Amino acid sequence: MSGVRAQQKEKTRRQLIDAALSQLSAQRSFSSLSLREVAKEAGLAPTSFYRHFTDMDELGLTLVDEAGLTLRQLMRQARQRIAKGGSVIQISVETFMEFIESNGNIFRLLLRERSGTSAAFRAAVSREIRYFTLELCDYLQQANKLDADIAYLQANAAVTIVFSAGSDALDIDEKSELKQLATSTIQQLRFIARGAADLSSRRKAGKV
Amino acid sequence: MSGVRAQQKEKTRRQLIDAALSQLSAQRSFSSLSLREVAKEAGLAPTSFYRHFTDMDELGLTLVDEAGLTLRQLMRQARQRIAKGGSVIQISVETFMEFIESNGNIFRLLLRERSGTSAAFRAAVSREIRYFTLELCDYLQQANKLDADIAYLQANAAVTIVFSAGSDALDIDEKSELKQLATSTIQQLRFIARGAADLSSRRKAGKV
DNA sequence: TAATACAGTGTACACGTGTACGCTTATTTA
DNA sequence: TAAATAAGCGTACACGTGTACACTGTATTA
Repeated sequence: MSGVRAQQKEKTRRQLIDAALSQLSAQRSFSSLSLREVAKEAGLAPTSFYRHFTDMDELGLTLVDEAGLTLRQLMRQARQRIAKGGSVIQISVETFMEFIESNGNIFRLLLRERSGTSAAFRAAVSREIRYFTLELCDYLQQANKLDADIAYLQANAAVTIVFSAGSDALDIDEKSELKQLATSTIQQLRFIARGAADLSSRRKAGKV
Repeated sequence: MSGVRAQQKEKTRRQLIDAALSQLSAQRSFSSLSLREVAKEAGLAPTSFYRHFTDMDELGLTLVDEAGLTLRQLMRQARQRIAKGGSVIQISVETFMEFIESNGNIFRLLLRERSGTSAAFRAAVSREIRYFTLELCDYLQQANKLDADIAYLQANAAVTIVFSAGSDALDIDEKSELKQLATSTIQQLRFIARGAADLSSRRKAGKV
């Protein structure tokens, strides 16, 4: 019952996943990857692929799950930093930018499949982003004492802005430009925060 | 010099462009289109394609240009409506949503190629979006008397939010959900506008 | 009118694709 | 220990791809 076999199987499954991830790049999208290429990179015969996934799509959805996991790690990391003090918005953006820098291909995967041709992929990505947004929403709600609906609008807008900035960051290598992008993003997030706080206070004053 | 020949050539060129556009859908991205498919749809032999474009990429870039044109038409349409009075933000969002409804595939093209694998495509799309943003920036600057930098931040954030909403709209058919999406988007744009106006007034009061 | 340019055709090729099928080999089960 | 199970392999096939090449027929030019 030790499961030498199951263990080996899990290992080659990982090899397939890693092979796929390693082939992703600015020039290579998941949908352009072929089953044969991935199998080859993993050191497997093409037909062995089927022992682990029925489809490239199934592999792809697994990758999206991985990406969601990484995204949640990011959240945790940001929260740790925030707990140590400092501007919430600034630290969040900095953390996100670092994430992009070291996980560019995973982030690209999310960006691309979000508007891709597979409904299943789109749903999976939007689910991951929704989790991400909801966590932020919770945070805003209790940290800033906002109503649920306002907090959600702010969280949703903030995530949109940050993801868009991340997307732009992928096409920049100049350090100073990245710095500039971060600064602009921070300012935009402040706009949103201000607007949300403003609506909240007007609502509490009974004007809305 | 009438150019019967040149005229005919232009016509089949258009047929190729239209053929490509007509094959785009939620399930079909430009990059998944083959030269042969497009030629066939246009009623041409595969090899005749080369008389008009060196590449599928060249066709694709032409499509992006078309999309940019459509986008600018949208702008003009929105401005006309705004001139007739009403909430600027609301009218803009409504106009944009109508655009999505009748130009879904063109909008999808922009969304997809923005994060696609071709640097040329990404550059072309980001150029079109930049034009769009700059027009809005000009408008905000003179309508709201904002400084150039603040106006640009607002325009950029607004375009990001609206495009993201458009992307979400593509996966919704329920009428009431679309309405809800539009309402949320409008509120988010108001957040941004408020934040920008706020920074502007604080700056003018000499506090920043 | 004769020569030229050129849009469009059809054939042909090499290549990469997904996957069906039967086999081997080592672990697991009985 | 014998039988069953299952991961991984190799072969083979049909299919769609981009594009090279030689061609035809007609508008344009000289």
